[in-house]
Amino acid sequence: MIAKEASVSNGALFVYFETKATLLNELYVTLKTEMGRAALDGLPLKSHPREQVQHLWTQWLYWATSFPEKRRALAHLQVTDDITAESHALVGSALSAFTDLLERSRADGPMRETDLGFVLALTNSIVDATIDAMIRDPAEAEAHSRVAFEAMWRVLAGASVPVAA
Amino acid sequence: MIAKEASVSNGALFVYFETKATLLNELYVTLKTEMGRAALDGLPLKSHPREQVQHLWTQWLYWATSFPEKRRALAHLQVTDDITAESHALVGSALSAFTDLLERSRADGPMRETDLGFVLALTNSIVDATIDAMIRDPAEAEAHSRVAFEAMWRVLAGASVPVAA
Amino acid sequence: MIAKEASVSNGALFVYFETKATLLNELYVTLKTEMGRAALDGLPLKSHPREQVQHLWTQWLYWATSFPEKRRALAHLQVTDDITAESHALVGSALSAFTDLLERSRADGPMRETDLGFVLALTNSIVDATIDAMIRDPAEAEAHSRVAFEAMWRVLAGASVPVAA
Amino acid sequence: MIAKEASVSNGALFVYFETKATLLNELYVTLKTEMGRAALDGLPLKSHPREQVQHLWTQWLYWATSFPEKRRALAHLQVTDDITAESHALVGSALSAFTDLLERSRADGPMRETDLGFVLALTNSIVDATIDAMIRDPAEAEAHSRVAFEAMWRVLAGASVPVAA
DNA sequence: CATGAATGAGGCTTCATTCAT
DNA sequence: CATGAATGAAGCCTCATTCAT
Repeated sequence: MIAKEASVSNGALFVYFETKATLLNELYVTLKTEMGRAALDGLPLKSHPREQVQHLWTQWLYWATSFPEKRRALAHLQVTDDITAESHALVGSALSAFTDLLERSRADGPMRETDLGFVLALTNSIVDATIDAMIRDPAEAEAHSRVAFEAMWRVLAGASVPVAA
Repeated sequence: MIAKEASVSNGALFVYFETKATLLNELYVTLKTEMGRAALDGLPLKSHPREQVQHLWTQWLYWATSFPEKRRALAHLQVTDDITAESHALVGSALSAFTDLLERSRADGPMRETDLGFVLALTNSIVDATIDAMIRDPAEAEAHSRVAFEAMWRVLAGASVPVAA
Repeated sequence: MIAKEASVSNGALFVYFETKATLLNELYVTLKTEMGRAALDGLPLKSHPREQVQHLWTQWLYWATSFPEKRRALAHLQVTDDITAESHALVGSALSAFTDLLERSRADGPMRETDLGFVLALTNSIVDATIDAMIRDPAEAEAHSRVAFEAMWRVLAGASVPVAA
Repeated sequence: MIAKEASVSNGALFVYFETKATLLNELYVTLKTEMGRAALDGLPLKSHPREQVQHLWTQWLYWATSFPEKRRALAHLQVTDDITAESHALVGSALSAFTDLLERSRADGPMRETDLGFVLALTNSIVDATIDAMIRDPAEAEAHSRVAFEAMWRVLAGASVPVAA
């Protein structure tokens, strides 16, 4: 099916990918990296972390709603056993700018001592859930996005709105 | 494969389930319901919402770590196209105690106006991410669970620890 | 499929028919007999053979176009290996009035010495072909029927229109 | 079963035929065309139509009795729903010499105004019935063939033997 | 490199038949 | 008698992989 969709011979697939699992892994890394690059594009490095995360959030969601099949593919790949630890590591290193920002965002908050990988996983899951909801109910997309961003920020940094002195 | 695992003839499968999709849907509903019941079991109805959610959280995680294959099955089923809207509705109605509690918990918080289904989706995703992390790194399970509960509570109800005057 | 269509349990089928082949044979005999009875109904025994055959022809075609699924069933059963010689014999004896008329019709014609079974097969095949054509092209049904009857009569009895002295 | 009979892997079947129905259709066209070619082989184009049809008749019957399984296959295929209109059309165009001869044969007879497709269907059905009879009762094959040819000719062209003045 | 024929295991499903109730 | 659960063979088809060209 993949070969046909790509308009190449079935044999050609195995010239470039030793195995179906290889293909899947490369696809996973490619997609994740593309998603990360899209999210990080034009990041306002001088701004406050919250604004940077806000930027990231918006771009990320934009990418996901723009390429729903890519999102669906990622959703399937993520639950698969075929994706190796190496692939996950590769993705991680490609997204270091990502984790750096996360690090700075949670620095003074309640998650300051937590394993960063876990913090990433949590925020990631919130993003995914938000995207799902936005796709399922486009009319509420805007509202969901706003509410969920605040929720995520509370996860990362504690109280969402700094209390005035 | 399913038939063999269950030690029945392949034909028997189709006596009980008209279709593979039927089987998958019934499995999904069963598993979700079982999970919900396990989480709700012994809920301290007289206590504060936060304590009830705490209880729920603990039982939920316990169930998930006790039956990792069931968890894995659910993870796969959730991304599938085979699960129908009816199945989702069935699960929803079976878990009304669940949503009731959610309703009370978010009543005075930042999510008080948000679609309850979306709130459920968000908390659900946090639980799932937590469980994944706990399974992946059992040594940190306890710590992850505690941190993630506070995070989830912040999502639901705002600042987790009221700041003293 | 048969059990469901008949709204009985699958088991019930095997109470009445030892085997699928048994059922098929009984169906064949029933259908053929019904068809024969329909064709013979109201036969004008006092008339000329040609008029009797004409009558037969009309009723036969009427039955076939009235019950197209029965016709289709018969068409399939006829090419099957499942129908036994006994079933064929049963049908033959049930349709003796049929063969009697055939006998009288071909008595003075070019087929007077031919095996009657073969004559029956030939006329039968012409009827079948006619019915097929009528079903395929209902607009021409009438015309086809008339032309084909004359053709069949030529097969049986020679020149269709007696030459004047 | 087909794969085994052909001594190829089951998978190979689907390299050459997208579907069982495709295979069946190609088989039908092939068989019908082969049968037609066999019947038309060596047709004495200069002779009287009747002699040409006689030739055709003989060759046709010869082919059918020589390859009884092919005949049986065709008999089954003809009652199937799997054979598409395209396949029928393909066969028709491959057998144009056939219909041409038919056209000339019926030109002055009682069927001169009838739809040629129907004339073909009628003659075809007579041939089929004859072949069946010949196979069922080889001892009478010769006699049946002779008698049936005259019958078919009467269908096509009217009185079989011109009556002397 | 690219192609596509070939393979066989496996997947989903149907169905004829048996048998305990 | 009637039911329907149970069985396993068989049918149609897909797909990952290999390999000769």
